[in-house]
Amino acid sequence: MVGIDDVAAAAGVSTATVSRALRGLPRVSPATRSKILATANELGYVPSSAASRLASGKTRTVGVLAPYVDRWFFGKAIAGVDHELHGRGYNLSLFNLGGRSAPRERLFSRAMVHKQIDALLLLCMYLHPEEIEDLHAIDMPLVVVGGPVEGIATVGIDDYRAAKTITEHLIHLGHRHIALLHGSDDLELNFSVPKIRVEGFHDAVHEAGLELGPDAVFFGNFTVASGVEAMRRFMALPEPRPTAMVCASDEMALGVLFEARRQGLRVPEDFSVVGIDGHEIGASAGLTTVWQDPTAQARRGTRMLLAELAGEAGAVHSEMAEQRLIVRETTAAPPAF
Amino acid sequence: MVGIDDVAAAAGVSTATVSRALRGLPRVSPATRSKILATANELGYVPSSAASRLASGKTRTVGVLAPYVDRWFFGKAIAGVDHELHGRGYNLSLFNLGGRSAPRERLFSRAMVHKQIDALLLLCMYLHPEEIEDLHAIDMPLVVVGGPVEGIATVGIDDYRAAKTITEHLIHLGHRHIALLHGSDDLELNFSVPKIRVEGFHDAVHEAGLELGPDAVFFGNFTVASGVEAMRRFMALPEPRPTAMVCASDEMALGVLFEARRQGLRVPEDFSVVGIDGHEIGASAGLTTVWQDPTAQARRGTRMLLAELAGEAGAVHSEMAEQRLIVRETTAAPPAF
DNA sequence: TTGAAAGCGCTAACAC
DNA sequence: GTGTTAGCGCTTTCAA
Repeated sequence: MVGIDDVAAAAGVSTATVSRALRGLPRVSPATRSKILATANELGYVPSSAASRLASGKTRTVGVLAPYVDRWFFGKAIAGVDHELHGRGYNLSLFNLGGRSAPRERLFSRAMVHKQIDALLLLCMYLHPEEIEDLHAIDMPLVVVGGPVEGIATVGIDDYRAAKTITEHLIHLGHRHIALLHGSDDLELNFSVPKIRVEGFHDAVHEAGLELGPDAVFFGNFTVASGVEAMRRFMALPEPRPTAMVCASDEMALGVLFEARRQGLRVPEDFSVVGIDGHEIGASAGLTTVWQDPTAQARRGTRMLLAELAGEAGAVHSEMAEQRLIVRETTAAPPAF
Repeated sequence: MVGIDDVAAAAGVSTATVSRALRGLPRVSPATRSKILATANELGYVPSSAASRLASGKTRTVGVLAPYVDRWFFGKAIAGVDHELHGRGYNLSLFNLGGRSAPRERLFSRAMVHKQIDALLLLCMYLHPEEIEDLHAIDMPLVVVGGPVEGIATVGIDDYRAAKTITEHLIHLGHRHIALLHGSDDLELNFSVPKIRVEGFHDAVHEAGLELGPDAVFFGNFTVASGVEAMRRFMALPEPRPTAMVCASDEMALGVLFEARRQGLRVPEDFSVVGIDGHEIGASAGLTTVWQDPTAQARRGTRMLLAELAGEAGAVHSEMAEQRLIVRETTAAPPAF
């Protein structure tokens, strides 16, 4: 295995010079630099990351903690992180918490995360109070993407406004009796996001002077299947039923849409459905939604982390992400309107 | 920062003994071991991975190369790798190739992959001939999940049989004029998978003594949107049109399904659609498909890698994964039947 | 069963 | 602009 001193010897310089030259540091003459580059290339030299980590104390790796990797928001976000990292020579170390909060270890203080990464990007998830404590204790740049965590810099949309916007869209269309399908609190995927979205929904309804029957609230777990399930329960309701449903995610909305049509409801003529997210499949299915871009959010968060690592103190800070109402084909005025 | 010799000093033993004790190696008396464990814990000792990597030459990290991370198959697979890795103390280093083949560097020989990982898991993707060469050159356990790569151990379904099975299902229902939507070859996502699936389709059609008009073949890029697009082109065909369509992925099939219904076709009464994959959204939409489990495939591949690293020579080998026809609600006999 | 000591292959002062 | 040198914090012979 060719090491740095092989290169040094071959180029007739010292290892220190090789190190500087290869890392693009100043204080190397152009001539020596190009010579070193050439011989390094010729010898097929690849620096040992282990050695440079040990010597420099930097890992050039950022950790990504996610509750799921095979769900829309998280997949999109991870793609964004990766995009920013690679190309700048940083590595991405992925830690999947597996969603369920109970059996997971206290990762933040464990060897896995600790000492293996220079910075940490957390994807929106439920956190135990003691985990949040651990989080505050780790001494490295840290940002969360997707939802607010107490006292930690966050990049994400305004969930309250998203829910309110989409609900108001329905109200403007003339709906007076609107159902809600939200992510259950006891499901550990999220934390405050579901709750905040529910508040936006409630406020929109109340500000319009409408009432919300307790039979109009359904629970799901953000999956399509849970949307289907919720719609089955909805159809079991005695008439007159709500004429529209607000879903806390596009995936659930899709399930609702499928099941509604399966049961013979015409959407949007008989029944309107909306989601939140901007899922591609929702787009193709014609789902009205509030769009957001998890990839862009993750890229923003990653760039903050990198800037902080580059010495730019205060680079990491909370920032609101873009969102947009997209009206498509699953919303219309209610039937009797 | 507490290091190994702090622990050694506190426990009254040598660093060598601490090292052995903490890694569970033999030749440490139970008494010393438990004492060391206790003091290490007490001191909050966390070994420096950089140092142990350098000293041992092992990174305890496996690399995952994927063309996309935000697509169904890949997200599921990455989740599977993660599941096997963490808990055994291994890390997962993710490399996203970004799908497009042209502008990507020759990663395999680059510093990123090289010397940073102990083993490599490749997710089904298109590879340039020279990349395959690089692959053969790297000296570490290697497995690909999702599709055959020349001369490399692979875990995945029999794509030929999947396509043939799903096509025969349609033929048995009475369809005589079947369209195909397959992943384009010039789209760099895949490599042989699209082609193999096409062959299975063709063979099923020909063995049934049916013909395949050239107007019956559509191209997509595995996305839902491309399914929608293909269906628009299909509807522009003069009648009589094919009575069913085989799609090379569930996502495309979903797009086809949405657009078919949008255009007023009744599915399955007027038109049948099938996919391949077992996507959850397809399940909720009632899509007939050939199911596969990317997570299980990735777990299998990861376990092989780990076994090989544990010294079990020959642990890495090609293996066929499970698949199953799932008939749901998008297939029926053709209209005039 | 345990300890001493020599690296692993770089980086970072500091001197020249 | 370049070289010398002392670590970085472990693992791993080899002795004891």
